[in-house]
Amino acid sequence: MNQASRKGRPDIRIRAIKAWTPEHSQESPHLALSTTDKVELGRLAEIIEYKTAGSQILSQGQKASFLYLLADGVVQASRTLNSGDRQIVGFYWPGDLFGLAEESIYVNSAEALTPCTVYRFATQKLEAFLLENSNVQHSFVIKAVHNLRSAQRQLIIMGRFDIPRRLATFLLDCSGHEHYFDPATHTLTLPMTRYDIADYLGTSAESITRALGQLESKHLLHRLTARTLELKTAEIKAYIDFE
Amino acid sequence: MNQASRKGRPDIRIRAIKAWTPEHSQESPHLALSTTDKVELGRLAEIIEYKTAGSQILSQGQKASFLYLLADGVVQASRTLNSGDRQIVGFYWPGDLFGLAEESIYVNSAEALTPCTVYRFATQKLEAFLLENSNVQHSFVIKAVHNLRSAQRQLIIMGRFDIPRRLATFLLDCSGHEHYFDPATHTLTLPMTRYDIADYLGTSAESITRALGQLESKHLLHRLTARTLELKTAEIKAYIDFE
DNA sequence: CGACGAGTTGATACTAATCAACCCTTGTGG
DNA sequence: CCACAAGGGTTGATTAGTATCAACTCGTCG
Repeated sequence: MNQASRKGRPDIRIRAIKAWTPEHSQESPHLALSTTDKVELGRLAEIIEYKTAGSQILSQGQKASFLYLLADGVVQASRTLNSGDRQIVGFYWPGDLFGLAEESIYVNSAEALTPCTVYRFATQKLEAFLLENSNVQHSFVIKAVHNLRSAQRQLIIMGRFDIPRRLATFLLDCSGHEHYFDPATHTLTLPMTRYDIADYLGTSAESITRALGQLESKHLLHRLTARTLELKTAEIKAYIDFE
Repeated sequence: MNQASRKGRPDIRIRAIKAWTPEHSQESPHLALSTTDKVELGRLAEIIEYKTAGSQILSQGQKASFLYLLADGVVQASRTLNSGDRQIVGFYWPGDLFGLAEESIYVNSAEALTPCTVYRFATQKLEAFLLENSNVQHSFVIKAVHNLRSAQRQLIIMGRFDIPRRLATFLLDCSGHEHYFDPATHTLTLPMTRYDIADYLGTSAESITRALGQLESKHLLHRLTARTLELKTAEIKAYIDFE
């Protein structure tokens, strides 16, 4: 299932689309880090594997001593409120950074949805390294801005879309990640539960089920099992009609 | 009204709370830039004044050649969808950066809500400068991460709060900005319309009015005029009960 | 095989969107 | 200086979408 970490160190890749530079290439959205930068970054990091789905990687309110780079697997970041409500603020895929803090305290919790491999950077050492390595720091700026754009996009979706369209958008997002979507069969394998999706889209698990039903009755997708969906991506895009 | 720009150059200040460094001071949340850094940054920038409220500063879809630092005034960033719906993704106050792009195209529009003074940076020159000035680039990382946290916080609010609580949170946020909130009289002067607030909170202007009515009937605030509110900040905080 | 969590379905209640009408303020031109 | 227009703000009536609660099924794992 996970060839990257089967043996040796997985590659250090940071997934992001640039803000201020046009990318005319069709390539995958990974930032170009030089080999030496990768090696030096790798020396700063520990590799940690979370063998089982459901592992808690970090918790909101804890002292934030590390920043995490996901090498393999899927992670969700969530915040639990006084009321007990939980809001999932994002799902992280290989090449994503997580472990956001405010004044050295984690603001969210992070949980492995699948077995995961991560690079863990001590923030102190990392900050010092970035100050000495402008081009690597530049990659981190790009990544942060990329995440900011994603969050703003999600704000639009939460503010203006009904539940079926939120779900459709979410499924398309998931279909962008190779390990979980097979373009040949158009099959998406969801690593998260209905409750997770609901807590991400600001709704309830029941509404997710019903929204799936609505999309299915419009022939935009077909439920093979609860967690595997056959998507008609082009039709879904037309249905969403973003922008 | 605007003493900073009445004469000479307004100060370059970037407003942000750090992520991985504890700030034990009680000071205002402005990043520490050295005087020489400020001077050199200032040389990169043009100062532009938008004399009238409602000025369009930039538009989504345009070529993004500049990044903006707000020196004085209030700006809103919004995205208009195919459907004609508008989502405001953020309000910017002095010390904020705006002009977010993706592959050199602005993703949002930005409009002055009051007369404004901005620093305008050519992105090419700025990027080159940041690569040569690690500590300034570091400030930009911190600012980007700060904005990311704000967006995630807004996601939680949109996902889990009903309209009155969204509004209460928004009013508290506004009260954090000195030019528009007088702590002595607890009076907030709103620079934006009900429609703007509604498009920010993912609702309608009518619902904003009704939510104001609900908060007023709970004695959390008092409407002096449509745009000036007397806030009971402590009670509002208790009402919101965030986290 | 039993148990538990995930997923689904149905009935009901409620929040907020929508549409319409109206008031109030502001600014402009006769 | 006043009249009128235009946009912002408010209120009411109706409707639509979705939250909530309850019951039940399905799938998986010990």
